[in-house]
Amino acid sequence: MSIVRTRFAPSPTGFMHVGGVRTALFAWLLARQAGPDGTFILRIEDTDKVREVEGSINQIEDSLRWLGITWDEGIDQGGPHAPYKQSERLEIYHEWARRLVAEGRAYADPYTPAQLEAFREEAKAAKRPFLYRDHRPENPPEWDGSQPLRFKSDPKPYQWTDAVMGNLSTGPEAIDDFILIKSDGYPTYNFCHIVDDAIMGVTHVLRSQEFISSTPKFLNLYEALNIDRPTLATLPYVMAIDGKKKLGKRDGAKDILEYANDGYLPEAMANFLATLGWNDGTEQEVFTTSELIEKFSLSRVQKSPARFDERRLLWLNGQHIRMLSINDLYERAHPFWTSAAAQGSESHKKEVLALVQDRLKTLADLPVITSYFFEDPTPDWAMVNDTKQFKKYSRQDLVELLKQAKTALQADETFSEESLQATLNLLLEQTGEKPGVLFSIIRLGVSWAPFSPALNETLALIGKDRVLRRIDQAVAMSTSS
RNA sequence: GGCCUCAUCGUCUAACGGUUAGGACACCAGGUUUUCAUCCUGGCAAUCGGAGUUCGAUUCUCCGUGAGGUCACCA
Repeated sequence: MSIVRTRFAPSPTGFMHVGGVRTALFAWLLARQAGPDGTFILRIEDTDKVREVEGSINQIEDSLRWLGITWDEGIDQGGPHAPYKQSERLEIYHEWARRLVAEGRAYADPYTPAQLEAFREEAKAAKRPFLYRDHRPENPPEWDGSQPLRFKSDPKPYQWTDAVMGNLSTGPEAIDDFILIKSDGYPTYNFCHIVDDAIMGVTHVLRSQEFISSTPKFLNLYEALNIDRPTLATLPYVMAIDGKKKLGKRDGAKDILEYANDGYLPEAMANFLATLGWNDGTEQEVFTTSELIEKFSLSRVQKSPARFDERRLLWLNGQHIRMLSINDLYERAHPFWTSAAAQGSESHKKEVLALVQDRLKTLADLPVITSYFFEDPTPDWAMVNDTKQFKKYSRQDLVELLKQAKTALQADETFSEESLQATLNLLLEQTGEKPGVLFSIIRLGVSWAPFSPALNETLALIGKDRVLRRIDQAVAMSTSS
């Protein structure tokens, strides 16, 4: 297998949202797929000091770690091409820039911002695209670092192959003299990412759609620098579910770590993001992360943008929760228990988890679906009023049923799942009620939860003493609300 | 405005030029002798429009239309 070196190169301008994370995921999958021949690099592109947001780097790292995206070279552990933070590599960019100047392929920009603005206005008024090279100075001043350094481009048509988009082409009008080094001494993305990718031996560059129109400029620069270009792969946007725009922070995109707090599993998120714009050609929908690594391929990535549908994510999360072992589920459930539940014993918590695992869609559902196993709920007869099975029943009828149930349950000596099943069935015959009514009132009277596992299992786990006590409480409270 | 890209159910998507256009989410209806956000069964629902090539276009070509991107001392 050939060497694969991919990188994720975010700008520390805030939290990570799903679009950015997906780009990282695809690049990571590609590297991991190559096994020992694959390397994934985390590089920080902090060349815009104005937009930089304090703490972003930590947040980016936390987000990647949460998803299980590990990097082999990067800002914290270093690597053969350290440093991996662009603000610490300025000397390198200047060296490469000086080389271009010496070769006559870069020059100082003599115009003031106001002059540039005038050129732009002029182009706009004439309904023409703005091209700086239309104003390329005849005799540019010597570059002393106080002025922006521009690339002297060589405009011509290009045709190239993108691993996702296929054959792409543009005319010479797509090429312009862009800025290599800003007047503050920092390089632009357009310049430094190319230098770094070359130095770091990056073989596949994955990035999202907005860069497709600047690709010809990059191709022109690769030629000027005389470096081989890597495989280019353009990923389609992730769009907001209701919008026509790409998902961005301004459009309400959520911090990826919010999903962790909301009880989503990282492997479900990885599954969701991977299948947002990629599929393996079969009808498989649920993938483990190792299956993703094995099956991912750029050639099956979609060309058109996909919408971020949280309902599908929710469904996938439920699927992945069910795939967890009880021990694994137990480990991940820690932050989500109610305080009463947190004090319960490990074995009891695991019994509860075993009972509710199939019904969990997120770990954040844990409190509402399990609290009554750990502490007595407060009876809330309003819930009874809202249950449609009870439409034709008076409060008194229902209280009577609860009393009969208590008598029957009291007589159940073993109180196991099996014996309770028998007890409940017998009670059904004795009362002549429909299961929908009898079991619902018992269930509510004991749990006061909107939903719960099978009744016999639930009662057995709560235990006889507590079940009887709760029925008494339910009856006692029946007149007060 | 120039240039570039994209276009199958509401959503994510499948379909060597030949299929009743398949699957999944969501939704709806039944079922699982309790609720249910689990599970099972079933249902609803799509090839943007027009030409052309072909015996035959979702698929290839062209022209429209629509959507998005880009034209920064942002990435």
